[in-house]
Amino acid sequence: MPDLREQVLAASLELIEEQGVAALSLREVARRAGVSHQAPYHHFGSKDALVAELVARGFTGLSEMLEAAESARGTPTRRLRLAGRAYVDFALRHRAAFRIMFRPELADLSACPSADTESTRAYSVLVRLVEETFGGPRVPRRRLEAIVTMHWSLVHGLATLLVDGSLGERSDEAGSTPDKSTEALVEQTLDAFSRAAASLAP
Amino acid sequence: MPDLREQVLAASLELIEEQGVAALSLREVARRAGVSHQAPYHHFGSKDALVAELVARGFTGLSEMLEAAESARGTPTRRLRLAGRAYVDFALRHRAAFRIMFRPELADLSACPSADTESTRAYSVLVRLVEETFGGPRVPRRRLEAIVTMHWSLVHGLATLLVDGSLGERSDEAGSTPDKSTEALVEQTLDAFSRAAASLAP
DNA sequence: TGTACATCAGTGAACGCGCGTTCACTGATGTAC
DNA sequence: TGTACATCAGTGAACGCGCGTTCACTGATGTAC
Repeated sequence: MPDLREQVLAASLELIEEQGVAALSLREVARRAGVSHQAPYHHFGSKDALVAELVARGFTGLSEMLEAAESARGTPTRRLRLAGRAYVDFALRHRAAFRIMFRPELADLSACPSADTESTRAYSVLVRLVEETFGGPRVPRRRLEAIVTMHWSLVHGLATLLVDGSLGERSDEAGSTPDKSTEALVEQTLDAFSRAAASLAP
Repeated sequence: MPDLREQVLAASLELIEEQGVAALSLREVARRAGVSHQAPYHHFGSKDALVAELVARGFTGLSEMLEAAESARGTPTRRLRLAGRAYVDFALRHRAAFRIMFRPELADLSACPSADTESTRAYSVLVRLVEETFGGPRVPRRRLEAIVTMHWSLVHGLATLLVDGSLGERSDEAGSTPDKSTEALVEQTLDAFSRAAASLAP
């Protein structure tokens, strides 16, 4: 049984995807990995430690997608738009991770410093892109903060509503590509927002 | 013990607020109401039925706040802005309800039709306000849909990030008023968004 | 006004279940000499 | 090359716990006659 650690992590995400966060249990995860229920303890000291690792890895993945958008070619406006799209895509492609990443009450993350640093890393991309797009010598810090929060709220809300199935159809297949109509709604919503936000440029 | 039904509902919200959705249990709720753990079953057939009632009441409360904003004085733009503020206020003042309202995997709501009708009622307010503000003879339906989704995503994202403690400080007191800096951040973010969205008017 | 009866809202015991975690053990693998 | 030993990653049994739900019962309240 090589790589039981990875198998346990993968099985955890599958389980969350299929049955929700509440259904995540070390015993079920061990069962899915075909291993005794004690075996995962050789890789994770506790259930909290497992969740913390999933959260940290989630933020690493999100950061990477955002940084890829940041370093794409094009104007700051275009790259900010790409980053927004990346945020929503991350949520749709990694539903399970997204579901646990913003739920501090779910597990004690204090033993996992990388969860903190990786979420800061993701947030920093957004801050840099907003500063690049909307910043300037006469733009007060408070205004930039509001614009950052506006962008984060928009993509986070869109992602959350999609993942929770409140908007459009819910795609239950793990890792599946969003369907055509979801795709179109996301694209049109980000279009409208991108055009609207452009009016705030200095 | 008059009104045990109401006491059980109130205790459920308190419990969710203090310890999160996962901690909600009929037994603990009965304990808090000072009653045997079987007593709640005379008012709710199952745990799912209790959650469904909380969700339905939550959407009723949200609908009322949104309708109040809709029928306020002022331009459509102003009333849409008030409705957005009402959405975020609802989430901050009724954190527990907000936490369970958009989680279909949490309980089977199919036995509670009012959960459905009340959430549609809330959504309809948003649709009407967006049509009033951004609609027109030459505005295609798809564009309006995107603008509706944009507004919903913005306020839902802002509310979610605040309630989950990702933005600013988390206020743990049940039903407490948001603190000053949260208040300011919300106001400035909605300002920026409202101004940005205005550029989409026909 | 009295009586028989149904209903309602509670109590307390009991059920079976899955969970996180601990413990003692095992066999394979690596390493010091 | 062989041997003794430590470490690692598993197994399987067991613990105590809180949970949702069911059952049999109880006493108060309302109601038909």
